[in-house]
Amino acid sequence: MATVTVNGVQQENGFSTTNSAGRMNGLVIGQNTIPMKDHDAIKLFIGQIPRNLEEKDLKPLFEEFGKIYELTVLKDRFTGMHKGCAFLTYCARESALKAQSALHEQKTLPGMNRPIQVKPADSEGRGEDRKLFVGMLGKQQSEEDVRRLFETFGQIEECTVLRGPDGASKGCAFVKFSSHAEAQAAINSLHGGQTMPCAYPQGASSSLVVKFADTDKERTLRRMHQMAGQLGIFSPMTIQFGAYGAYSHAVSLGSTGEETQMMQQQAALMAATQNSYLNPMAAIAAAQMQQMAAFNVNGLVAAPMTPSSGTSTPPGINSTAVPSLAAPMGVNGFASLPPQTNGQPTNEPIYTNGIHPYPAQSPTVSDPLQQAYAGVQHYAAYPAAYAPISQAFPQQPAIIPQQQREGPEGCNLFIYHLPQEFGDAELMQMFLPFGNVISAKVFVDRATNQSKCFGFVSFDNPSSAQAAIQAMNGFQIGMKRLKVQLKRPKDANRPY
DNA sequence: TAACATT
Repeated sequence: MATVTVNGVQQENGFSTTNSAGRMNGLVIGQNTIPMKDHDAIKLFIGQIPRNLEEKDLKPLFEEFGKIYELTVLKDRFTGMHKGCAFLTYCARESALKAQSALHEQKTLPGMNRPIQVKPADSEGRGEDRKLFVGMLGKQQSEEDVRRLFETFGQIEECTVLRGPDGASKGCAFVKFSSHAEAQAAINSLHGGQTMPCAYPQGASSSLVVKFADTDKERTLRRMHQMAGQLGIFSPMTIQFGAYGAYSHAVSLGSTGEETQMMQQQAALMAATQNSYLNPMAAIAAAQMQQMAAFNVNGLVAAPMTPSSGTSTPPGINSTAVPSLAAPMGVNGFASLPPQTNGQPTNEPIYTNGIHPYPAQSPTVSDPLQQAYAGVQHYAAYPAAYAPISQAFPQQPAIIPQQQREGPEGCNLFIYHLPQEFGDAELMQMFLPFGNVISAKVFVDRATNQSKCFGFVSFDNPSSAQAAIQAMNGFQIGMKRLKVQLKRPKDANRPY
């Protein structure tokens, strides 16, 4: 009697199961075969497929390697647009492995300029503790070169050199081993070592970076570090960020690589990506990384609210989990912010890229990191919840009078050099930490509907406005620095 | 580079 797993539940049953190599791949009941997959089946990510190919067109290509359990072309959640990639699960694990070795990077489908990608989806292979980030490679080192460099340490499941749109190497790669131990061995032997001599014919060389690839969580956290570091508003954090800045080159390299990979095609990470855009702090950090071209404002407002970690405070709920931040916020939105109140340097310039010039100091605060994250998410979650979707969340407290435009004198800011992608909601999110935002308005070209890259933010009190100027003027986003000034009073520049 | 509550 066969034991069959259906929906994760092991069952004894009397039905026969088809098999080719002693493996089950279908449950036969009468004339019908209910597709079954191996319990160790691998979900494959298929990339670089032409957007005109649907499931039915792709099926023949992949059926060659075995019975398909599930094949799904990824579509944009809102537009339904084909994303050029798919998930494929064979009934048999073996088929997936065969398809991967036969197809991955082996052929280029019509109309594509890169070879097809066939590899385990990122959702597979639990735990990223066997995936390595490799930095400081030579630009001309290929996947094959990297593979050769790492293959002595174990079985390589995946090896990808990160490339720009033009196909040029970014000088870094991901290498996934079949086990943590193998990955660790590679780190031990290769990290800090010299790159292959051929990479630097002139004798120049630089030491190889080999580290575990960041997990999604780490990526998100790092964005928050950068964001908060730039804001310079979480005073206990300034110290911590100094230490973090020491992470330096290897980390920023890693970040770039992962961002790139994500934007390119890692559909399995799309959910995480969209989360980061749901979270304005992460979104702004993402802007910092010059990924704003992909900013999806529709996604921001229309997607279901999904906190990027379990610690966020639900919108509109006064958090007691973060008293140090939540309590003062009721006063002017950010009591710890105003200058000259906390003994910290107040005029320090805003440093970009999360690298703070102050040396690392002993982190004496009990756990400022967690507090600040909680705080960040508190601010972050709130504004994302209303904006144009107040209809979608009718239970939201209607705090935002959309009509009310201008605050009292000294409360209105003019903001220039906004990222093109920023709308009212993002502008609001960016300034909410400094107080009660009465209105946030990005100016839009009426012909093109494009942002004019400037806007206004009004607070209900002048000190919030001053705090915002202090923190946000000069704040770098992408290649630009925000200009944040008091709006000119209406009667300014009038001769009399 | 310019740019300050619009149609």
